Amino acid sequence: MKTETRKEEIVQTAAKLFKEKGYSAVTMRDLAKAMGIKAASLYNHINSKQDILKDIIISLAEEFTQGMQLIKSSEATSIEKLKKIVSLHIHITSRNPNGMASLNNDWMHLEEQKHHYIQLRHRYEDDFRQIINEGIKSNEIKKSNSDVMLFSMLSTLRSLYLWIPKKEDLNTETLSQNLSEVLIDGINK
Amino acid sequence: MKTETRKEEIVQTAAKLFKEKGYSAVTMRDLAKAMGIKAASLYNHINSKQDILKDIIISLAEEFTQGMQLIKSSEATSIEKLKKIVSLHIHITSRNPNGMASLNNDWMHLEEQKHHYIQLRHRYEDDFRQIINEGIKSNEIKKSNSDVMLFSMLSTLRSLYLWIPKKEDLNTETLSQNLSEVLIDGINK
DNA sequence: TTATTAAACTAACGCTTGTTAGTTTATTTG
DNA sequence: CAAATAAACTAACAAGCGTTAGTTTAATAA
Repeated sequence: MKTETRKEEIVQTAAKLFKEKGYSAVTMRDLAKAMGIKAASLYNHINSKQDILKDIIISLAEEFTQGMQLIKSSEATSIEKLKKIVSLHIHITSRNPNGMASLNNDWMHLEEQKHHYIQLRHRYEDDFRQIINEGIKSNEIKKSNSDVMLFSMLSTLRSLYLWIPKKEDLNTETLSQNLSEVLIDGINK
Repeated sequence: MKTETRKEEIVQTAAKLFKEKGYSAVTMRDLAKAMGIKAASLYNHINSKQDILKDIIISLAEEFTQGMQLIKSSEATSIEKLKKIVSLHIHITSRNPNGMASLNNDWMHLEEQKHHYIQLRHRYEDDFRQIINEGIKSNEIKKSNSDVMLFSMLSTLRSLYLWIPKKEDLNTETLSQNLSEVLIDGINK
């Protein structure tokens, strides 16, 4: 029986290298060296370089989709839903920041799954936007440009993969509260 | 006498391709095809692929450095300085969004200039942080986590290159006001 | 007209890429 | 012990990479 853990080691190591230099700049020989083996040996565990990227990205994309479904269908005010989105990003990212780098920066190198990924991302953004618009309708959120709000929140949440690993001893609950406060209430006194 | 404009066409075309696929995934043959010539012909105008990347990134990095110096030395409140930083990012990015993609995503593929770039970026972040901290001291800005504030603002500003080209008919002054409002006052009513 | 020059071309180079085939080694299972 | 299996290895491949050398073409300057 194949030990699935060796493959996962390879995928995790690949994610780390992809974060540092991007998918295209990482060679199978780089990856092999990082694993302490020869490049050809990698193929006892994985099908192709492409397949590694797919493994990294698609599972994360589906985690976000699933999380968003739960938030959408929850009984909560719009502001509470936004806080849950912040928390979702922080929890997924802190578990796998390297993979999040690929999700953000290397999705265009997907092949068969690229269309699927783009679809999931668009649906996610649409759900996010709708929550903001509902908040505007219900007078919870300012009636200014909702596209700017969506853009600003998403940009920040998508950059978490760069920031979370630098603050190792940071409690994710505290971060979630701090970040929600800044994103929702601003910085002005 | 060499016409400098042909080289600039190549650099601009390269920036566009680098934005779409990243520096490493763009070959000189891709770039040549986009210019309607053969790969070897590119070398009548440029020294190397590396050199194109350097041209794109370093000039932009120095624009930011220069802009930050002006803001630092200006007579303005901390909040006003932050608004000027927002405006700086929007103006530089709207002039050259493709180049900003390389600045954000391909800087690690610089060679001799990588250290210089990293230095400029650190100084920029330090100046940014100091403006926030001064605002906290002078009671203009909330006394919550200033690292979170810096991270959130910078993440949003660094993502502008993805967003500005999608909103072509957008007035940069209006955008600057809207974005400053969201970043500084939040979205909460 | 002749000389100069900008900007394209063809052909090729040495190197690196992802990947395959076939083999060896060491551990686990019947 | 024998058989099976996981996981490494060596060697090699065809294709693609950035880049160079030398040449041709067409427009401009003397």
